[in-house]
Amino acid sequence: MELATKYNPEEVEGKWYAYWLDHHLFSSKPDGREPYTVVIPPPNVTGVLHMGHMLNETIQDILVRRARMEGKNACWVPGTDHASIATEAKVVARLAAQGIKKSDLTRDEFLRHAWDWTEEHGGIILKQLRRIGASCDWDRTAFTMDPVRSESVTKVFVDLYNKGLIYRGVRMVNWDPKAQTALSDEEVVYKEEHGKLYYLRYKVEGDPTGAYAVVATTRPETIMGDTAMCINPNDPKNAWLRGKRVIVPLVGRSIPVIEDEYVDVEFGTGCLKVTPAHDVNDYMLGEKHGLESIDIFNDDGTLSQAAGMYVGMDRFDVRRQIEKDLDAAGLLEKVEAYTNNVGFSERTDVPIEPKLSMQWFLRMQHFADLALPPVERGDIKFYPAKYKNVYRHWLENIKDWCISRQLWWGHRIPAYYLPGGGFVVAETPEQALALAREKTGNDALQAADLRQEEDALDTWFSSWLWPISLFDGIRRPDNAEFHYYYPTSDLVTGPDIIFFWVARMIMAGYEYTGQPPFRNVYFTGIVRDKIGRKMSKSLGNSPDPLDLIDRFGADGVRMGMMLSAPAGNDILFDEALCEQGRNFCNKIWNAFRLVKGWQTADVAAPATSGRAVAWFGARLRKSAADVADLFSKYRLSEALMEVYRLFWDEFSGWYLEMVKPAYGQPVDRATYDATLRFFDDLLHLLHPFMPFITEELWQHLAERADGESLSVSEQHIAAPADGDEAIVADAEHMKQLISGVRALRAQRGIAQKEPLTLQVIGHNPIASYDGLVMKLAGVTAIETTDVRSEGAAPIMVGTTEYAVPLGGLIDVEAEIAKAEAELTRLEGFLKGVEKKLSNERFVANAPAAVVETERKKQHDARAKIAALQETLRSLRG
RNA sequence: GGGCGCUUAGCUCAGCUGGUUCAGAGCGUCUGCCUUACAAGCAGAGGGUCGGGGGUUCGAAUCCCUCAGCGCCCACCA
Repeated sequence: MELATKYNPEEVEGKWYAYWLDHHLFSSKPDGREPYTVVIPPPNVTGVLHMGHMLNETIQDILVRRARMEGKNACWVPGTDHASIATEAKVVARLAAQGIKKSDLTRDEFLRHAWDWTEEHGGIILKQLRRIGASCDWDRTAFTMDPVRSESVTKVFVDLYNKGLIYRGVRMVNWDPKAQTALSDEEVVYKEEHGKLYYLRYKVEGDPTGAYAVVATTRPETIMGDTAMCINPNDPKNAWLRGKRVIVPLVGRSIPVIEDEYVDVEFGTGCLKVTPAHDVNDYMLGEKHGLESIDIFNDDGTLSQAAGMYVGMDRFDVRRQIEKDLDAAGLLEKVEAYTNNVGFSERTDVPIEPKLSMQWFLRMQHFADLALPPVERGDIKFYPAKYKNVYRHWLENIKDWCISRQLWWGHRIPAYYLPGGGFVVAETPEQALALAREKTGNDALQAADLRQEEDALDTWFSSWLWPISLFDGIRRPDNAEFHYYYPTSDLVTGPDIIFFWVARMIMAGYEYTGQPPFRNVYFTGIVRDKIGRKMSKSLGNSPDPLDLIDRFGADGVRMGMMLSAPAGNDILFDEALCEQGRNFCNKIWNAFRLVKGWQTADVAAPATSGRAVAWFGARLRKSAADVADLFSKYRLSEALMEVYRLFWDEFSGWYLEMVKPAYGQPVDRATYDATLRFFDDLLHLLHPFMPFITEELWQHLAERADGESLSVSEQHIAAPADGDEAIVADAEHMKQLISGVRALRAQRGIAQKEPLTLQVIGHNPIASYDGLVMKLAGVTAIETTDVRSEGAAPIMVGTTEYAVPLGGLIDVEAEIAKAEAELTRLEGFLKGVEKKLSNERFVANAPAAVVETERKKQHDARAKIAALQETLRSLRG
């Protein structure tokens, strides 16, 4: 078999993904094994893969593949989200491009277009996930608006309504004038805006002197909705306005001056204009003082008839125009630059308009009470744990959730209005009719008499059921799959949706199953570019994951992502990391080429190979244990780094060089077999991170029956054994010695081929490694002597002195300088140690083990110093 | 305005409840090598008073206080 000198991902990736699918290796059925379940955070159905997905899905795949190789029944359920507002916005935009207005269509017509769009663009992202190697159980692919999920949503709505947790009412909500729907508080993002503060003159009614009050406002366009002016009763400077009425500028309407301590005396002039229909605080004031409320805006943010002026103009055009008009009328005192926070719609990025409207709400206190304790107790763990604080704070300040949206794309609210007023809530129109007849006592009532609520539900009202509804646990809570797979194991998601999704899933989990929806939550960071900027289309700093895969291979990109992704920290993505990943693939590939190129023969194993095998076995067991520990802490980057170093440095750099036969020579069978076993173990450790190349090489490693796969092959690396630590320590000593000899060669320009002799001064602590030292350091003889011979360069390893006789080559001055520098360092070190030991309080207070360590340091340092002094004496002749 | 977190080598980070010769890793840099697996490689080397200041302690990168800088979350002063 001929293998290229470089790994070619293209030839490998598609082949193995197809193989995995053909043999249904990722599909899961309940069985006697322990389940390991992950549900994908469903990407928007019409979305395309970006770097954030790449990171998130890679992490999930690593966890899932690792669990699968641990012998668990791993089940990773994929799916997509209908993304109500985002998708509807896209469909509206497409229709607009075709000259079709949403308002010209019926609900059914619009939904047909939306489904068309979903079918055209939907699921692309799921296909893309295959490119990165995601080992999802595709047979379980779900959609938040498929029949099972939709029925679950309806059932839950009805249930919560019947429990009295859902109510309908007129409230001040966040209105998105572009999407023309209400939003939840979580869908509003506040941004700092550099705007203006306008000082307007409100003339006092009936005052002959023309006295006026000045009101500072950021929104002069709302004066048409003013129904009062408010001052603080404790504000002496405005006390003269008490009980008066003032005239709204331009509008000419007379409004009362009211008093409320809510007003900040220090802000502006201490006079506040009150517009109950368009400001949350003003709304509260209005309620309290029984003020009239004038809604001056249409749903699209233009001025309504009620405004009486500027009718039909956009709110921001009005702001510019009214400034001019006020100024012209002499009613504008001044304008100042002003910076304040303005709420924007997360989806459409337009400023939110507070608006009084009839909406459906979910009472949240009940759910907060359910969802806080399990996280506080640790029944659900967050990684990193700092998000517990964020979570707690939100739950402790919970507000009711506005769940209705004035959208068509989504789950239509199952409320049915009765002809004579009132409504019923039911899972089906038939049930609604029955209920309606019961409620009204009118048996003649027909289905056509009922009018279903037009509003749809917030997307997250379906997502919050996802871990349950994926296993049909809402409709059929007793089904076997649900019992087996739920609660799920790990959730991997971004901290930006901790409230939207994570918290609400926990709420629904406890409400409907009495159990957590998952045991652990791994919060990823945000993917940024290498100088820390968020990735965005406008900056053009967001690479296309598929393009990266084309260039570096899926394994290379996965590794590049993981190398830069400590849990919870933002990740600064740099292509160079993918390059490193690609290089690592190549390293693995070439190590394999080397081993597979060896001829075997029935010869005895050299002693060096026996030592090497014993050492690497110990080293491998240690790393495997470390990796397991890191996985248990979700420190995946570090786990990967551990495996990376194990493969590159320990296995390729040291082990293979130890057992490598001389050119043209065969290798003995025992060593060869051991090496293949090691390779197999290493592929197991690597596979969760780099599934493609490892599967390819695993299949080359031995004869495999069709259907066999590394991805479902259990890892069997033993736990560290008793003598392992000593073996590893001795080998470290050996490596330092070899490096010392190599350094000597590098400094002196002595070629590797040039044979050298090595002296051990005094006792040889690692005599059994002599053969390996000779092989790897290019040493032909190792002799133990009591004194270093003249003209030999010293090498110190631990407390043992070695020397390499160099004949006339030695640079005595340089050796002396080096030895002196080391001596100075050691003497300083010893001084510090001895100072500690001579400190009675240290000896008295420090634990015995620590004191013992210090004594050992002292002893070792003295020994080294003695050896160095001896060296210096002989160097100086 | 509140809350949380961060600051360790040129870059990205690890260093857990103070003490294991503790100041580390990867990448980058420098020097030398086309050595018969791999130049996407091999060998070697340099690089930090652990953000500043103060304190607790026998002992501080690690605990406390404070200052500076950065980041995130929450918050209706118009």
